[in-house]
Amino acid sequence: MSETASETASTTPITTIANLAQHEGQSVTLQGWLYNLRESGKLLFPIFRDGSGTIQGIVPKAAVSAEVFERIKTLTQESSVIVRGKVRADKRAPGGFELDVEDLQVVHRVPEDVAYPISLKEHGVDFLMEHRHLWIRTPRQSAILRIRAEIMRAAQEHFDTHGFTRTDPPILTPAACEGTSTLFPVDYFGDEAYLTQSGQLYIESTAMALGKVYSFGPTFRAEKSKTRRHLTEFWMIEPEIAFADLDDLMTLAEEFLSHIVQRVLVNRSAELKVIGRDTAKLESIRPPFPRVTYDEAAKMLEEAFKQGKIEQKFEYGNDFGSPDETYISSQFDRPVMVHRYPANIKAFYMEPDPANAELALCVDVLAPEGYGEIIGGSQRIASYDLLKHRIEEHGLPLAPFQWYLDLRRYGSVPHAGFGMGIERAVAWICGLDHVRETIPFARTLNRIYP
RNA sequence: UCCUCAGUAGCUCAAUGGCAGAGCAUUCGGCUGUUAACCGAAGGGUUGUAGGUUCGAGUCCUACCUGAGGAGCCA
Repeated sequence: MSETASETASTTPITTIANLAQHEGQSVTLQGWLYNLRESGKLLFPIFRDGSGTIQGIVPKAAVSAEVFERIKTLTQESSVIVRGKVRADKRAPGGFELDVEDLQVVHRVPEDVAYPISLKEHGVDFLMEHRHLWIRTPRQSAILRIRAEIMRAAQEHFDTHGFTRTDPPILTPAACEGTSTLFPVDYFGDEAYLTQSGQLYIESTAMALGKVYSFGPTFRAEKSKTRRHLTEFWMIEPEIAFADLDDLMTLAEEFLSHIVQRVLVNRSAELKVIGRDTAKLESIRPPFPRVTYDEAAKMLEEAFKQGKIEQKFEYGNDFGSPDETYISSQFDRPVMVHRYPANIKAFYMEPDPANAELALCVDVLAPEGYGEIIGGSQRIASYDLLKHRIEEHGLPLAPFQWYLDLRRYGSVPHAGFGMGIERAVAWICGLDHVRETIPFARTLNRIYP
């Protein structure tokens, strides 16, 4: 390379908007898109985004060639560009820096007749979901997706550093895991198969092989739920531990959730700021979490109803409804662990409480601020005879569960595990009012496009 | 499955049963510090669909379609 050519290259390193602070006073090259363009006479203010952030450029007419000025002046929203400019600290800039534009190449110019549909003004939910593939370009949606990634990373990190081995169960399964949820059927070479609704039964077997395991992947529920808390396809992370009881599980859950929240606070503070999250409410998420029994929670609800704080009377023995969960969680500043529900409203595989066989050794973790259940878990039945009895009691066929029963036939041990729905955790940590914004492409009852 | 609400310009929304409008977006013009910039102008409509009531329906009635969020169920 000749000296003059290399000089140009070395003085304009390609960098990202997030790293501009390291290049103050320097000319740099950015690769990105035009987020917005304002102009004031012979001054242009193009705002660029590159996935790492946004920065406002400034282009006085006298500073660049007439050709470049015209090129920028006629730029359209979301056109892709390569821009060279000098980084300058400026108190007026939201990010602290501005870019004195020196040159700009258009990679692809969005034509006027197909103008970018998502303007910077307000839009409705339906329109935005119809354009989800473009909506994710906005600062707010990008920030949420980065926090989601951090939550997933921190969740795996917690298990990886505590002796767990990731073992992912199959997504195609021959039969219902729990016999409760509605499953998506799939044609499996002429046989009927289903998309998994939980990998739990499978990781109980990998836990018997590897001791402490977790799975992390998508799960599917064909229920016709139309609420802000439901997706038909969602991601779940599930630990399962051999030689563990319900107390071990609750300790794991509070340490796990606290680790995730603290990681997000440290590593994604900029994104939390972008979405306007009140971080004070996250700072307090540290062990120990309050633990209340189902009975205690039921008494809280009874009292709340008497005082007119909830509309619906709670019937002892039923599962908590959404308003009940909201009320219970509103009484605490961190997630609350409700344990020992009546066995007959819970899944067939849950171990009965030795102190009261009517109760199951299970726990639901209810997130604060009305976000409801984000974790559900239990100690699993260790006895072969009891498990077989429960399968029959629930009217389930024995044949598909032979392998599951084998785990109690060959060296059965007390074991426990839980599942956390990633999207609900993201919605809570981000303070969102709907889970559809927590995943790149939400699958809901009425939407499978884009 | 049930309950409630909504559907008018590309988008967000107005319009007492009486001429279908505004802001944004797009195009054109103006402005040297704008922060969803601002100012001026232009183009842009089978008011979700099908019926009905009425002199007259975006508006009232019936059915349907689509979407939303709540119940149930769940993470």
